[in-house]
Amino acid sequence: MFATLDSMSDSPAILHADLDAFYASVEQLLNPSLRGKPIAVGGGVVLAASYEAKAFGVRGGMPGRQARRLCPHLQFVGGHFSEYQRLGDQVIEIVRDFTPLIERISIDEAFADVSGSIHLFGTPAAIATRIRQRARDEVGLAVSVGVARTKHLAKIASQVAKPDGMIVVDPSTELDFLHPLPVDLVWGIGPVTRKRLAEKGIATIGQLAAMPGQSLEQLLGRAIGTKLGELAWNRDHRDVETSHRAGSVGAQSAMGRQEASDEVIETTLRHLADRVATRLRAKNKAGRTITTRVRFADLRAVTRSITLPAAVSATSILAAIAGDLVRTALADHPDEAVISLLAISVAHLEDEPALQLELPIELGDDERRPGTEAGAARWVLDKSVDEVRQRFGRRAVNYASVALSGGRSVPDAFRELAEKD
DNA sequence: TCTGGGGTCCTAGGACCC
DNA sequence: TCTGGGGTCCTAGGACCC
Repeated sequence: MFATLDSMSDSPAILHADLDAFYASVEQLLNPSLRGKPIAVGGGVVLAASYEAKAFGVRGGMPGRQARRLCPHLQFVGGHFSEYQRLGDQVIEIVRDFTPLIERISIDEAFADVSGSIHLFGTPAAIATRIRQRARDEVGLAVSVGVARTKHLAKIASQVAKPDGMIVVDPSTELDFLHPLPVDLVWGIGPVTRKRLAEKGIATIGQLAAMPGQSLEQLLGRAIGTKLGELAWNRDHRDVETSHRAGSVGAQSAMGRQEASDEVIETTLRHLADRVATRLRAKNKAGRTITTRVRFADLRAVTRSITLPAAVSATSILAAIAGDLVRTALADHPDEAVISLLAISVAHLEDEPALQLELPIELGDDERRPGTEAGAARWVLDKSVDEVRQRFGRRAVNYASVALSGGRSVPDAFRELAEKD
């Protein structure tokens, strides 16, 4: 309805491709008996819901119990996680047949700049149509596509086009398209901001655009206010970025409700430090800022962080520092005896030199002092463990205390999927 | 019978340097 | 002795995205 293709030719053409209800659609693809039925991937929490389930109000991130209440016939299925990666990659490769300028933002979503592809493949609308058709024919999945002059508009268009649709926003009708839409389609407006705007009587992007920039900044802060103002006025100048370097690497573990005992903390941190440090070493990275997060029984969370003079990537050193930080956080909250989550994140990443010399820090024993022989030995041990795991699988070697006993609600396979770059 | 796991970016105060 | 301002880094918290 917004497609008048002629005026598109001189403008940049950005395409946003987004697979519909991705995990759930893959499950229905793999198992035809699930097609047309309300299903959810996950268990304790809904990772993805089919459109049939969404019709009942089931949403991603929702507790499984609530989802079942909304949709009594909801069928929970375990995830075929390696298939998600494979099929997601396959669709991206189809897009890549039309342009190398691709910015993949998640397993099931990517921007593509097709401005330079028009003389080869036809109008952006024609390209989008072929991508959708090929994804359907060759992979068996529905992908919704938005096409516009900017990333922001292309992304909004693909959301509006769902399910299994496509919208091309002609440059001459951009504001007509944008302004009647609800504010939460704007990238960066979540539940909190939506509510704050609603209290001011602002529900549509047009109303947002009509708001004086000053009061917008007053309401939401300088950067957010400015950014949202620009997006509402359709002034988005971001390019498609084909490479992204990671700014941080982290891992977390939700643990239900557990007493904050030394044993629980040490075991969990050891496990998390192992995951994070292994991934850092695989990227040949090390990081200077270590952040831990402790969530209490009532889901309030606190963080403690430290920035070191040199970057670390050895498992035992990371675990030791994280332990100190978590103990600091707990000491600051002496009334909290029960915790529900621990997390470790490493930022300020640097390329790791071939031979690692980690910093000497003020810690008790030699093993925790990376500048020492013992510290170097730990790092060498870590590297050899990495190599054995590479050859024989993740389970081949475990640090003695790493094996966690309690059942976790999300399969390890999903974690490994989330770790993929 | 309360919510998983991976991230990014922004804000604000304080320390510190020039 | 008193008075100023700018820039950068660090830490803690929070909103948001997929």
